[in-house]
Amino acid sequence: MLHLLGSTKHAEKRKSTLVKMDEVIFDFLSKYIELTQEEKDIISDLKFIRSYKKGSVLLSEGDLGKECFFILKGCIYSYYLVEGELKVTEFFTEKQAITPVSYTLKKPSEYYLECLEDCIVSIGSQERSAEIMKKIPRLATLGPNFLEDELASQRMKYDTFIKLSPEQRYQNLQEQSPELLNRIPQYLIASYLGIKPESLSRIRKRLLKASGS
Amino acid sequence: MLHLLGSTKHAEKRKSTLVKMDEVIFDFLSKYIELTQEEKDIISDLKFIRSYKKGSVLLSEGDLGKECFFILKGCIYSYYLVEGELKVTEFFTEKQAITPVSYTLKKPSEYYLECLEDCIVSIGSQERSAEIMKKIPRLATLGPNFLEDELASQRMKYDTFIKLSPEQRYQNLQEQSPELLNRIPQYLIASYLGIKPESLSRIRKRLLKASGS
DNA sequence: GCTTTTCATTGACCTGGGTTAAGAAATCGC
DNA sequence: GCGATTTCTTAACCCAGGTCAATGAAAAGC
Repeated sequence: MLHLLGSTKHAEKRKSTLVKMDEVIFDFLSKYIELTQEEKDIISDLKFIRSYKKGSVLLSEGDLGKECFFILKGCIYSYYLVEGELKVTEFFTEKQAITPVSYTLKKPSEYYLECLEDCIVSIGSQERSAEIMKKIPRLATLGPNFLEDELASQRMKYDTFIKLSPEQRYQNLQEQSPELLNRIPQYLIASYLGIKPESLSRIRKRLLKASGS
Repeated sequence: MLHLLGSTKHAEKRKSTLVKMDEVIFDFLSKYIELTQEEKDIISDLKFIRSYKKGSVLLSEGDLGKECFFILKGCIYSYYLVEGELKVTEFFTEKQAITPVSYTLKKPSEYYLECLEDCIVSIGSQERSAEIMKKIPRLATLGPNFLEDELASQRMKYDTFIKLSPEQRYQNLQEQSPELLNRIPQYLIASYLGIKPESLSRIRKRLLKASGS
Protein backbone atom coordinates (compact mmCIF):
# COMPACT_ATOMS: atom_id res chain seq x y z
CA MET A 1 0.00 0.00 0.00
CA LEU A 2 2.86 2.41 -0.50
CA HIS A 3 0.61 4.84 -2.16
CA LEU A 4 1.17 8.06 -0.36
CA LEU A 5 3.65 8.29 -3.03
CA GLY A 6 3.86 9.39 -6.61
CA SER A 7 4.48 12.36 -8.87
CA THR A 8 1.95 15.18 -9.04
CA LYS A 9 1.11 17.95 -11.39
CA HIS A 10 -1.41 19.27 -8.90
CA ALA A 11 0.92 21.31 -6.76
CA GLU A 12 -0.78 24.60 -7.53
CA LYS A 13 -3.10 24.79 -4.53
CA ARG A 14 -2.84 26.89 -1.43
CA LYS A 15 0.52 26.08 0.13
CA SER A 16 -0.68 26.16 3.73
CA THR A 17 -3.30 23.49 3.16
CA LEU A 18 -0.88 21.22 1.40
CA VAL A 19 1.66 21.46 4.17
CA LYS A 20 -1.01 20.53 6.69
CA MET A 21 -2.02 17.58 4.54
CA ASP A 22 1.56 16.40 4.39
CA GLU A 23 1.61 16.26 8.17
CA VAL A 24 -1.24 13.75 8.01
CA ILE A 25 0.90 11.53 5.83
CA PHE A 26 4.00 11.80 8.00
CA ASP A 27 1.94 11.18 11.08
CA PHE A 28 0.77 7.92 9.54
CA LEU A 29 4.22 6.89 8.36
CA SER A 30 5.77 7.61 11.74
CA LYS A 31 3.99 4.52 13.07
CA TYR A 32 6.33 2.44 10.93
CA ILE A 33 9.46 4.43 10.22
CA GLU A 34 11.28 7.61 11.19
CA LEU A 35 11.85 9.90 8.25
CA THR A 36 14.50 12.56 7.82
CA GLN A 37 13.49 16.00 6.57
CA GLU A 38 15.10 15.16 3.26
CA GLU A 39 12.97 12.07 2.86
CA LYS A 40 9.86 13.97 3.84
CA ASP A 41 10.64 16.49 1.13
CA ILE A 42 10.95 13.73 -1.45
CA ILE A 43 7.56 12.37 -0.46
CA SER A 44 5.95 15.81 -0.45
CA ASP A 45 7.30 16.25 -3.92
CA LEU A 46 6.16 12.97 -5.37
CA LYS A 47 2.79 12.38 -3.75
CA PHE A 48 -0.31 12.64 -5.88
CA ILE A 49 -3.34 14.33 -4.39
CA ARG A 50 -6.87 14.62 -5.64
CA SER A 51 -10.11 15.87 -4.11
CA TYR A 52 -13.55 14.40 -4.51
CA LYS A 53 -17.06 15.63 -3.92
CA LYS A 54 -19.35 13.83 -1.53
CA GLY A 55 -20.96 10.93 -3.32
CA SER A 56 -18.02 10.33 -5.69
CA VAL A 57 -17.43 6.65 -6.32
CA LEU A 58 -13.74 5.79 -6.21
CA LEU A 59 -14.16 2.12 -7.06
CA SER A 60 -17.10 0.20 -8.53
CA GLU A 61 -17.99 -3.46 -8.75
CA GLY A 62 -16.18 -4.86 -11.77
CA ASP A 63 -13.48 -2.20 -11.79
CA LEU A 64 -9.93 -3.37 -12.08
CA GLY A 65 -8.89 -0.98 -9.33
CA LYS A 66 -5.33 0.00 -10.10
CA GLU A 67 -5.23 2.61 -7.36
CA CYS A 68 -5.02 2.60 -3.62
CA PHE A 69 -5.86 5.48 -1.36
CA PHE A 70 -4.82 7.36 1.71
CA ILE A 71 -7.33 9.73 3.25
CA LEU A 72 -6.03 13.17 4.13
CA LYS A 73 -9.45 14.61 4.84
CA GLY A 74 -13.00 13.27 4.71
CA CYS A 75 -14.66 9.91 5.02
CA ILE A 76 -15.02 6.97 2.64
CA TYR A 77 -17.02 3.78 3.02
CA SER A 78 -16.92 0.42 1.30
CA TYR A 79 -19.99 -1.65 0.50
CA TYR A 80 -21.32 -4.55 -1.50
CA LEU A 81 -24.53 -4.40 -3.49
CA VAL A 82 -26.19 -7.76 -2.96
CA GLU A 83 -29.54 -8.11 -4.65
CA GLY A 84 -29.93 -4.36 -4.72
CA GLU A 85 -29.19 -4.06 -1.04
CA LEU A 86 -26.30 -2.07 0.44
CA LYS A 87 -24.00 -4.03 2.73
CA VAL A 88 -21.46 -1.73 4.35
CA THR A 89 -18.19 -3.38 5.34
CA GLU A 90 -16.02 -0.49 6.51
CA PHE A 91 -15.68 3.21 7.16
CA PHE A 92 -12.38 4.97 6.59
CA THR A 93 -11.38 8.41 7.81
CA GLU A 94 -8.32 10.66 8.11
CA LYS A 95 -4.94 8.91 8.31
CA GLN A 96 -6.33 5.65 7.02
CA ALA A 97 -5.05 3.72 4.05
CA ILE A 98 -7.37 1.81 1.74
CA THR A 99 -5.87 -1.02 -0.26
CA PRO A 100 -8.66 -2.63 -2.27
CA VAL A 101 -8.56 -6.38 -2.71
CA SER A 102 -8.73 -5.72 -6.45
CA TYR A 103 -5.49 -3.73 -6.18
CA THR A 104 -3.62 -6.51 -4.44
CA LEU A 105 -5.06 -9.42 -6.39
CA LYS A 106 -5.30 -7.62 -9.75
CA LYS A 107 -8.81 -8.79 -10.42
CA PRO A 108 -12.18 -7.01 -10.72
CA SER A 109 -13.55 -5.51 -7.54
CA GLU A 110 -16.61 -7.03 -5.92
CA TYR A 111 -17.39 -3.94 -3.90
CA TYR A 112 -17.64 -0.17 -4.02
CA LEU A 113 -15.74 2.70 -2.44
CA GLU A 114 -17.65 5.95 -2.09
CA CYS A 115 -17.05 9.32 -0.48
CA LEU A 116 -19.37 10.06 2.38
CA GLU A 117 -18.07 13.61 2.59
CA ASP A 118 -15.98 15.88 0.40
CA CYS A 119 -12.58 14.21 0.49
CA ILE A 120 -8.93 14.96 -0.07
CA VAL A 121 -7.13 11.78 -0.96
CA SER A 122 -3.58 10.75 -1.77
CA ILE A 123 -3.60 8.22 -4.57
CA GLY A 124 -1.11 5.41 -5.01
CA SER A 125 -0.29 3.04 -7.84
CA GLN A 126 2.24 0.30 -8.51
CA GLU A 127 4.29 2.66 -10.68
CA ARG A 128 4.35 5.49 -8.15
CA SER A 129 5.24 3.08 -5.37
CA ALA A 130 8.14 1.79 -7.43
CA GLU A 131 9.32 5.34 -8.14
CA ILE A 132 9.34 6.36 -4.51
CA MET A 133 10.94 3.10 -3.44
CA LYS A 134 13.80 3.79 -5.76
CA LYS A 135 14.46 7.10 -4.00
CA ILE A 136 13.89 5.87 -0.45
CA PRO A 137 14.70 2.15 -0.48
CA ARG A 138 14.30 1.68 3.26
CA LEU A 139 10.58 2.34 2.86
CA ALA A 140 10.41 -1.26 1.67
CA THR A 141 10.57 -2.45 5.28
CA LEU A 142 7.25 -0.73 5.79
CA GLY A 143 5.34 -3.10 3.51
CA PRO A 144 5.32 -6.29 5.59
CA ASN A 145 4.73 -4.37 8.82
CA PHE A 146 1.76 -2.64 7.35
CA LEU A 147 0.41 -5.91 5.97
CA GLU A 148 0.77 -7.54 9.37
CA ASP A 149 -1.14 -4.73 11.05
CA GLU A 150 -3.87 -4.88 8.43
CA LEU A 151 -4.17 -8.64 8.80
CA ALA A 152 -4.37 -8.44 12.56
CA SER A 153 -7.02 -5.72 12.50
CA GLN A 154 -9.04 -7.49 9.82
CA ARG A 155 -9.05 -10.61 11.97
CA MET A 156 -10.10 -8.68 15.02
CA LYS A 157 -12.90 -7.13 13.04
CA TYR A 158 -14.20 -10.53 11.98
CA ASP A 159 -13.83 -12.00 15.42
CA THR A 160 -15.61 -9.09 17.08
CA PHE A 161 -18.47 -9.43 14.64
CA ILE A 162 -18.77 -13.14 15.36
CA LYS A 163 -18.65 -12.72 19.09
CA LEU A 164 -21.17 -9.94 19.58
CA SER A 165 -24.91 -9.51 19.07
CA PRO A 166 -26.11 -6.52 17.03
CA GLU A 167 -26.88 -4.64 20.23
CA GLN A 168 -23.44 -5.38 21.63
CA ARG A 169 -21.85 -4.38 18.34
CA TYR A 170 -23.53 -1.00 18.59
CA GLN A 171 -22.33 -0.51 22.14
CA ASN A 172 -18.88 -1.59 21.08
CA LEU A 173 -18.90 0.96 18.28
CA GLN A 174 -20.06 3.64 20.71
CA GLU A 175 -17.07 2.91 22.92
CA GLN A 176 -14.45 2.31 20.24
CA SER A 177 -15.31 4.98 17.69
CA PRO A 178 -17.91 7.40 19.05
CA GLU A 179 -16.86 9.99 16.47
CA LEU A 180 -18.25 7.80 13.68
CA LEU A 181 -21.72 7.98 15.20
CA ASN A 182 -21.72 11.76 14.80
CA ARG A 183 -20.43 11.65 11.30
CA ILE A 184 -22.18 8.83 9.51
CA PRO A 185 -25.90 8.49 8.76
CA GLN A 186 -27.60 5.84 10.82
CA TYR A 187 -28.84 3.72 7.97
CA LEU A 188 -25.20 3.14 7.01
CA ILE A 189 -24.23 2.43 10.61
CA ALA A 190 -27.09 -0.07 10.74
CA SER A 191 -25.87 -1.81 7.61
CA TYR A 192 -22.34 -1.90 9.03
CA LEU A 193 -23.71 -3.57 12.17
CA GLY A 194 -25.53 -6.13 10.04
CA ILE A 195 -29.07 -4.91 10.76
CA LYS A 196 -31.80 -2.68 9.30
CA PRO A 197 -32.22 1.02 10.21
CA GLU A 198 -35.49 0.26 12.01
CA SER A 199 -33.73 -2.23 14.26
CA LEU A 200 -30.98 0.23 15.07
CA SER A 201 -33.64 2.75 16.09
CA ARG A 202 -35.16 0.20 18.44
CA ILE A 203 -31.77 -0.73 19.87
CA ARG A 204 -31.00 2.92 20.53
CA LYS A 205 -34.33 3.39 22.25
CA ARG A 206 -33.80 0.27 24.32
CA LEU A 207 -30.36 1.41 25.45
CA LEU A 208 -31.53 4.95 26.23
CA LYS A 209 -34.32 3.57 28.39
CA ALA A 210 -31.94 1.20 30.19
CA SER A 211 -29.32 3.87 30.92
CA GLY A 212 -31.89 6.52 31.84
CA SER A 213 -33.69 4.56 34.55
CA MET B 1 4.69 -17.63 9.01
CA LEU B 2 7.93 -19.21 7.89
CA HIS B 3 7.49 -21.98 10.30
CA LEU B 4 7.76 -25.10 8.27
CA LEU B 5 11.20 -24.60 9.35
CA GLY B 6 13.41 -25.42 12.23
CA SER B 7 15.74 -27.99 13.73
CA THR B 8 14.36 -31.31 14.89
CA LYS B 9 15.44 -34.08 17.16
CA HIS B 10 12.41 -36.10 16.17
CA ALA B 11 13.75 -37.67 13.02
CA GLU B 12 13.45 -41.20 14.31
CA LYS B 13 10.06 -42.07 12.82
CA ARG B 14 9.20 -44.21 9.87
CA LYS B 15 11.07 -42.76 6.91
CA SER B 16 8.29 -43.31 4.40
CA THR B 17 5.76 -41.30 6.38
CA LEU B 18 8.16 -38.45 6.84
CA VAL B 19 8.94 -38.24 3.17
CA LYS B 20 5.24 -38.09 2.39
CA MET B 21 4.80 -35.34 4.97
CA ASP B 22 7.61 -33.37 3.38
CA GLU B 23 5.72 -33.44 0.11
CA VAL B 24 2.83 -31.66 1.83
CA ILE B 25 5.21 -28.87 2.79
CA PHE B 26 6.74 -28.54 -0.65
CA ASP B 27 3.33 -28.60 -2.23
CA PHE B 28 2.39 -25.63 -0.09
CA LEU B 29 5.61 -23.75 -0.73
CA SER B 30 5.34 -24.28 -4.50
CA LYS B 31 2.48 -21.78 -4.53
CA TYR B 32 5.02 -19.10 -3.72
CA ILE B 33 8.45 -20.25 -4.81
CA GLU B 34 10.20 -22.97 -6.78
CA LEU B 35 12.69 -24.86 -4.70
CA THR B 36 15.73 -26.80 -5.83
CA GLN B 37 16.32 -30.30 -4.47
CA GLU B 38 19.13 -28.89 -2.39
CA GLU B 39 16.85 -26.38 -0.78
CA LYS B 40 14.21 -29.01 -0.17
CA ASP B 41 16.82 -31.12 1.60
CA ILE B 42 17.73 -28.21 3.83
CA ILE B 43 14.11 -27.74 4.78
CA SER B 44 13.56 -31.47 5.34
CA ASP B 45 16.54 -31.38 7.61
CA LEU B 46 15.57 -28.38 9.68
CA LYS B 47 11.82 -28.68 10.03
CA PHE B 48 10.37 -29.54 13.39
CA ILE B 49 7.50 -31.99 13.52
CA ARG B 50 5.26 -33.03 16.35
CA SER B 51 2.10 -35.09 16.60
CA TYR B 52 -0.91 -34.46 18.79
CA LYS B 53 -3.85 -36.52 19.96
CA LYS B 54 -7.36 -35.42 19.17
CA GLY B 55 -8.46 -32.87 21.73
CA SER B 56 -4.98 -31.48 22.33
CA VAL B 57 -5.00 -27.74 22.83
CA LEU B 58 -2.17 -26.04 20.93
CA LEU B 59 -2.95 -22.53 22.13
CA SER B 60 -5.09 -21.25 25.01
CA GLU B 61 -6.57 -17.90 25.87
CA GLY B 62 -3.87 -15.92 27.65
CA ASP B 63 -1.00 -17.89 26.12
CA LEU B 64 1.82 -15.90 24.66
CA GLY B 65 1.83 -18.14 21.59
CA LYS B 66 5.41 -18.22 20.43
CA GLU B 67 4.72 -20.89 17.85
CA CYS B 68 3.01 -21.06 14.52
CA PHE B 69 1.82 -24.19 12.79
CA PHE B 70 1.58 -25.95 9.49
CA ILE B 71 -0.74 -28.92 9.28
CA LEU B 72 0.68 -32.02 7.64
CA LYS B 73 -2.20 -34.24 8.66
CA GLY B 74 -5.37 -33.75 10.64
CA CYS B 75 -7.69 -30.91 11.44
CA ILE B 76 -7.45 -28.01 13.87
CA TYR B 77 -10.04 -25.40 14.78
CA SER B 78 -9.86 -22.01 16.43
CA TYR B 79 -12.47 -20.68 18.83
CA TYR B 80 -13.23 -18.06 21.42
CA LEU B 81 -14.86 -18.82 24.73
CA VAL B 82 -17.28 -15.99 25.34
CA GLU B 83 -19.30 -16.33 28.52
CA GLY B 84 -18.72 -20.05 28.50
CA GLU B 85 -19.89 -20.40 24.94
CA LEU B 86 -17.78 -21.75 22.07
CA LYS B 87 -17.47 -19.42 19.08
CA VAL B 88 -15.67 -21.18 16.25
CA THR B 89 -13.83 -18.87 13.87
CA GLU B 90 -11.96 -21.23 11.56
CA PHE B 91 -11.15 -24.79 10.57
CA PHE B 92 -7.71 -25.69 9.30
CA THR B 93 -6.71 -28.88 7.49
CA GLU B 94 -3.80 -30.35 5.54
CA LYS B 95 -1.51 -27.87 3.77
CA GLN B 96 -2.77 -24.95 5.79
CA ALA B 97 -0.63 -22.60 7.85
CA ILE B 98 -1.83 -21.17 11.14
CA THR B 99 -0.23 -17.95 12.30
CA PRO B 100 -1.92 -16.93 15.55
CA VAL B 101 -2.48 -13.22 16.11
CA SER B 102 -0.58 -13.67 19.37
CA TYR B 103 2.43 -14.88 17.38
CA THR B 104 2.46 -11.86 15.11
CA LEU B 105 1.59 -9.26 17.71
CA LYS B 106 3.50 -10.85 20.59
CA LYS B 107 0.66 -10.48 23.03
CA PRO B 108 -1.57 -12.98 24.88
CA SER B 109 -3.96 -14.95 22.74
CA GLU B 110 -7.67 -14.28 22.98
CA TYR B 111 -8.64 -17.58 21.42
CA TYR B 112 -7.91 -21.29 21.41
CA LEU B 113 -6.47 -23.74 18.91
CA GLU B 114 -7.49 -27.34 19.34
CA CYS B 115 -7.03 -30.59 17.44
CA LEU B 116 -10.23 -32.02 16.07
CA GLU B 117 -8.44 -35.17 15.00
CA ASP B 118 -5.07 -36.75 15.67
CA CYS B 119 -2.68 -34.33 14.00
CA ILE B 120 0.83 -34.16 12.59
CA VAL B 121 2.03 -30.61 12.65
CA SER B 122 5.15 -28.73 11.64
CA ILE B 123 5.97 -26.12 14.22
CA GLY B 124 7.59 -22.77 13.56
CA SER B 125 9.17 -20.13 15.73
CA GLN B 126 10.97 -16.85 15.23
CA GLU B 127 14.31 -18.52 15.89
CA ARG B 128 13.76 -21.40 13.48
CA SER B 129 12.53 -19.02 10.80
CA ALA B 130 15.69 -16.97 11.21
CA GLU B 131 17.81 -20.07 10.99
CA ILE B 132 16.25 -21.28 7.77
CA MET B 133 16.29 -17.78 6.28
CA LYS B 134 20.00 -17.67 6.81
CA LYS B 135 20.41 -20.82 4.73
CA ILE B 136 17.87 -19.96 2.03
CA PRO B 137 17.71 -16.16 1.92
CA ARG B 138 15.37 -15.99 -1.06
CA LEU B 139 12.64 -17.50 1.10
CA ALA B 140 12.26 -13.97 2.46
CA THR B 141 10.28 -12.99 -0.64
CA LEU B 142 7.66 -15.47 0.45
CA GLY B 143 6.68 -13.49 3.54
CA PRO B 144 4.88 -10.51 1.98
CA ASN B 145 3.19 -12.72 -0.65
CA PHE B 146 1.85 -15.01 2.01
CA LEU B 147 0.67 -12.06 4.08
CA GLU B 148 -1.13 -10.61 1.09
CA ASP B 149 -2.90 -13.90 0.43
CA GLU B 150 -3.87 -14.21 4.05
CA LEU B 151 -5.20 -10.68 4.15
CA ALA B 152 -7.24 -11.15 0.99
CA SER B 153 -8.75 -14.42 2.21
CA GLN B 154 -9.47 -13.00 5.65
CA ARG B 155 -11.32 -10.11 4.03
CA MET B 156 -13.29 -12.40 1.80
CA LYS B 157 -14.24 -14.46 4.81
CA TYR B 158 -15.58 -11.40 6.60
CA ASP B 159 -17.37 -10.11 3.56
CA THR B 160 -19.01 -13.45 2.86
CA PHE B 161 -20.22 -13.64 6.41
CA ILE B 162 -21.69 -10.14 6.18
CA LYS B 163 -23.38 -10.76 2.89
CA LEU B 164 -25.09 -14.06 3.59
CA SER B 165 -27.81 -15.31 5.89
CA PRO B 166 -27.08 -18.37 8.05
CA GLU B 167 -28.90 -20.57 5.55
CA GLN B 168 -26.93 -19.13 2.64
CA ARG B 169 -23.72 -19.53 4.61
CA TYR B 170 -24.45 -23.22 5.02
CA GLN B 171 -25.13 -23.62 1.31
CA ASN B 172 -21.99 -21.69 0.55
CA LEU B 173 -19.98 -24.00 2.79
CA GLN B 174 -21.55 -27.03 1.10
CA GLU B 175 -20.35 -25.74 -2.26
CA GLN B 176 -16.97 -24.40 -1.24
CA SER B 177 -15.76 -27.02 1.21
CA PRO B 178 -18.05 -30.08 1.18
CA GLU B 179 -15.26 -32.17 2.69
CA LEU B 180 -15.50 -30.20 5.93
CA LEU B 181 -19.12 -31.30 6.38
CA ASN B 182 -18.04 -34.94 6.46
CA ARG B 183 -15.22 -34.32 8.82
CA ILE B 184 -16.42 -31.90 11.43
CA PRO B 185 -19.23 -32.39 13.97
CA GLN B 186 -22.29 -30.33 13.21
CA TYR B 187 -22.36 -28.43 16.46
CA LEU B 188 -19.00 -26.95 15.50
CA ILE B 189 -20.17 -26.22 11.96
CA ALA B 190 -23.18 -24.48 13.47
CA SER B 191 -20.99 -22.33 15.68
CA TYR B 192 -18.81 -21.49 12.68
CA LEU B 193 -21.93 -20.36 10.79
CA GLY B 194 -22.95 -18.20 13.72
CA ILE B 195 -25.96 -20.26 14.83
CA LYS B 196 -26.95 -23.01 17.29
CA PRO B 197 -26.91 -26.73 16.45
CA GLU B 198 -30.71 -26.86 16.62
CA SER B 199 -30.97 -24.16 13.99
CA LEU B 200 -28.55 -25.95 11.71
CA SER B 201 -30.70 -29.06 12.00
CA ARG B 202 -33.72 -27.06 10.93
CA ILE B 203 -31.86 -25.49 8.05
CA ARG B 204 -30.74 -28.89 6.84
CA LYS B 205 -34.26 -30.22 7.03
CA ARG B 206 -35.60 -27.17 5.19
CA LEU B 207 -33.05 -27.56 2.41
CA LEU B 208 -33.63 -31.30 2.09
CA LYS B 209 -37.35 -30.76 1.76
CA ALA B 210 -36.83 -28.01 -0.82
CA SER B 211 -34.44 -30.06 -2.97
CA GLY B 212 -36.41 -33.29 -2.58
CA SER B 213 -39.74 -31.99 -3.86
C1' DG C 1 -37.32 30.83 1.62
C1' DC C 2 -39.86 27.10 0.12
C1' DT C 3 -40.06 22.62 -1.87
C1' DT C 4 -38.36 18.10 -2.37
C1' DT C 5 -35.91 14.40 -1.01
C1' DT C 6 -33.62 11.82 2.28
C1' DC C 7 -33.29 10.03 6.85
C1' DA C 8 -35.02 8.60 11.43
C1' DT C 9 -38.61 6.87 14.23
C1' DT C 10 -42.73 4.29 15.49
C1' DG C 11 -46.27 0.71 15.41
C1' DA C 12 -48.35 -3.79 13.92
C1' DC C 13 -47.29 -7.95 12.40
C1' DC C 14 -44.09 -11.83 10.63
C1' DT C 15 -40.23 -14.96 10.78
C1' DG C 16 -35.96 -17.29 11.57
C1' DG C 17 -33.06 -18.37 15.03
C1' DG C 18 -32.63 -19.08 20.36
C1' DT C 19 -34.07 -21.83 24.42
C1' DT C 20 -35.43 -25.76 26.81
C1' DA C 21 -36.21 -30.40 27.11
C1' DA C 22 -36.55 -34.95 25.38
C1' DG C 23 -35.49 -38.79 22.71
C1' DA C 24 -32.77 -41.02 18.77
C1' DA C 25 -28.49 -41.99 16.60
C1' DA C 26 -23.73 -42.34 16.35
C1' DT C 27 -19.19 -42.94 18.68
C1' DC C 28 -16.14 -44.08 22.23
C1' DG C 29 -14.03 -46.84 25.74
C1' DC C 30 -13.15 -50.98 27.53
C1' DG D 1 -20.07 -56.35 21.99
C1' DC D 2 -22.28 -53.35 25.10
C1' DG D 3 -23.06 -49.57 28.15
C1' DA D 4 -21.71 -44.69 28.47
C1' DT D 5 -21.07 -40.56 26.38
C1' DT D 6 -21.38 -37.43 22.77
C1' DT D 7 -23.81 -35.67 18.93
C1' DC D 8 -28.05 -34.91 16.22
C1' DT D 9 -32.87 -34.18 15.68
C1' DT D 10 -37.59 -32.74 16.94
C1' DA D 11 -41.12 -30.10 19.18
C1' DA D 12 -43.14 -26.11 21.74
C1' DC D 13 -42.56 -21.66 22.95
C1' DC D 14 -39.98 -17.06 23.05
C1' DC D 15 -37.88 -12.99 21.21
C1' DA D 16 -34.81 -9.90 18.49
C1' DG D 17 -34.64 -8.38 14.23
C1' DG D 18 -37.11 -8.04 9.53
C1' DT D 19 -41.01 -6.11 6.87
C1' DC D 20 -44.40 -2.87 5.64
C1' DA D 21 -46.48 1.39 6.13
C1' DA D 22 -47.10 5.95 8.07
C1' DT D 23 -45.33 10.11 10.15
C1' DG D 24 -41.93 13.48 11.51
C1' DA D 25 -37.45 15.69 11.19
C1' DA D 26 -33.58 17.23 8.76
C1' DA D 27 -30.87 18.23 4.53
C1' DA D 28 -30.36 19.35 -0.07
C1' DG D 29 -31.87 21.72 -4.25
C1' DC D 30 -33.31 25.51 -6.52
